[in-house]
Amino acid sequence: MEHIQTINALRLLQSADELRARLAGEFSSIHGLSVNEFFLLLQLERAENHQLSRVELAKRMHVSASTVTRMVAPMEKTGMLGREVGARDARLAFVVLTNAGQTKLTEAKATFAKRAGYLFQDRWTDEELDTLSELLFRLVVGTPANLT
Amino acid sequence: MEHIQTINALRLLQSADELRARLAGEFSSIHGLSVNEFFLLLQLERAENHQLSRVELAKRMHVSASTVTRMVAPMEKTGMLGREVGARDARLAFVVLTNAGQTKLTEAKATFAKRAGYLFQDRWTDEELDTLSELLFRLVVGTPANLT
DNA sequence: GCATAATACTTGCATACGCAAGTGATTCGG
DNA sequence: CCGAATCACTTGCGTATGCAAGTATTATGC
Repeated sequence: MEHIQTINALRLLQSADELRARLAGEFSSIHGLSVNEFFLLLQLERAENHQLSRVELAKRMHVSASTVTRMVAPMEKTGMLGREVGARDARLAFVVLTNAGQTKLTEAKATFAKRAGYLFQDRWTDEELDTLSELLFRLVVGTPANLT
Repeated sequence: MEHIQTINALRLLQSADELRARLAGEFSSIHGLSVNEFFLLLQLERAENHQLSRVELAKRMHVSASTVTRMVAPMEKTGMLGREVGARDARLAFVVLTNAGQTKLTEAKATFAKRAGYLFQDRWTDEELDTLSELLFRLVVGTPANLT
């Protein structure tokens, strides 16, 4: 593994794996959410009118459309999400973030921020964090999934 | 999402997701491997004597022990992996990288390097790649999973 | 030394996911 | 307009995975 690009890709995947594993445990025990459910809520919060079609959600989350269908169903039952059929196109079944969902998301975001703080705490200066932010930005900019 | 640490954590997770999704398709179609199987082979290549116990593999890959058991079984059948019972402790069943497994891994590493090249190509200078490498290194250094 | 605890691994069961096929709605070509 | 193609979504089925329980082996406390 001599190529710097290969090394960077490995480090990227491994550090994300590590972070995701820690988040999974915290979200599950504290909020009863999976990491993917958290990201689904985040995408809706960022979206116009707090709603997105299922296929658009699938693209942004890098999962299949059927996974979105199955993720949304229980979250509708618990009141975090609503359903809105498209006015102009009856094929579209928008997923809508409810007030309850927004509340849940806000709580989960606090947990996320705390964990992110632990991750970078005492190992990076503010300037280095800015540099990292800029370098990572180029990896996500332009993708529809980008949340930042 | 105002905190720089939160933003960086999100970008880290999202860019890794994107990369992993692309790798999954390529590994599957070109080599018949999953991304996790690739990482399993990589861990063994890095390990002393090209072998690791199942629990050690599980820790390094952020999966459960049962997942390792079930991942290894078919890879033993296709000859990529071997099994070596511990001499001093009969509970230990080491997973060993075979020559066939090493060959497969070398092929997959070429695909990985190519994909990593696309990821960073034309968007980073050599100096920036070094900077990113150093910053990401701090996220993986000290973890038993670190492959770099 | 021997009972108990801890460890390494495996297996049963439930859940999450992707792919392919199916259904209903919209768009397109003539 | 009307049939065919396309699109959004859902559902059936197979695979992957984690958790908890079970088995075999080693370590520990007394």
